[in-house]
Amino acid sequence: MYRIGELAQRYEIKTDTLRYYEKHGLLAPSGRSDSGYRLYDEADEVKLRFILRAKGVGFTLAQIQELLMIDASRASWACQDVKAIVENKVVELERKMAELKQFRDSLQQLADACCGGPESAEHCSILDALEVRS
Amino acid sequence: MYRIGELAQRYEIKTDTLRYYEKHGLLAPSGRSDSGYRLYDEADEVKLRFILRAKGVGFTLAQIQELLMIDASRASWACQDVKAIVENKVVELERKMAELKQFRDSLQQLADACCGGPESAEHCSILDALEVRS
DNA sequence: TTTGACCTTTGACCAAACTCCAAGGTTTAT
DNA sequence: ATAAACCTTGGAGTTTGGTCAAAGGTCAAA
Ligand SMILES: [Zn+2]
Ligand SMILES: [Zn+2]
Ligand SMILES: [Zn+2]
Ligand SMILES: [Zn+2]
Repeated sequence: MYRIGELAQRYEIKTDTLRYYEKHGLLAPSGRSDSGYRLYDEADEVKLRFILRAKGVGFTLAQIQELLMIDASRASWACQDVKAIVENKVVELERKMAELKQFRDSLQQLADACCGGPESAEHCSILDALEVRS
Repeated sequence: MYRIGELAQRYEIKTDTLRYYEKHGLLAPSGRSDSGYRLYDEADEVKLRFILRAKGVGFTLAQIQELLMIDASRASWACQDVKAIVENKVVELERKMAELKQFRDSLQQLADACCGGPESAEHCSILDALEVRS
């Protein structure tokens, strides 16, 4: 059984982060010492790794909670359910990427049209373009 | 001279948003009525369009403020300066896009490996992958 | 026994960009 | 004259994922 500081140190996170996860229902220590210290066991550590890996691939904490619930009672879920969550997340990421690409393309066009020279910006095509009537 | 509600309605934003822009130094109405109502003129409207267009291509309000300052005193800036801001933003967007792409690829791999069938998730490769030792 | 490192709790604070609320004043139409 | 629709202000709440501080309890070593 590890105390909060040890677990935090091994995973390079803050103790506050572990308390935050507990408060928000993601990871509660399986015990407490006589004096009230949190005590985490191996299973808690596995769960923490799950959380950190899921975070690493872009899931939000809310989505991770959903995955944890499924993982905790695997037998009552189907592969379909799990795959659907992941595929929804893929779609979400692709929407976001498309949006960013559009931003980038717009800006690239603006930049391409600007001479970029050292003279006065009074004729700058970028500023002009932003002022165009909508 | 338009009152806040009219301007908001014409640009499909909330009056609160205009007050927010004012409070944060982006757009102050050029006058007030005797009773204290905000009054916006044509120049204010041009500035609002600038803000909304810049927001539309992905600038944050802080960046828009910078552009507005430059626009307000174009003569004392060079095309270089303006172009640099836009190009920095392009780089920023590309970094973000690369990050999202990595998330998506990781998730796509997970999804591809999962059978997605209607049977129990006890053997689900997605859940397994998330639990793998770090 | 007295540091020092560790732990506890509660509660405040951060970014970003709004959004909503309450309590009241103004304008316009009927 | 009065209701409806508008406006004012200040302040709080939203979302996400933490981070920090204060005031105090616990534990091991010297
Ligand atoms: Zn130029
Ligand atoms: Zn230019
Ligand atoms: Zn399966
Ligand atoms: Zn599966």
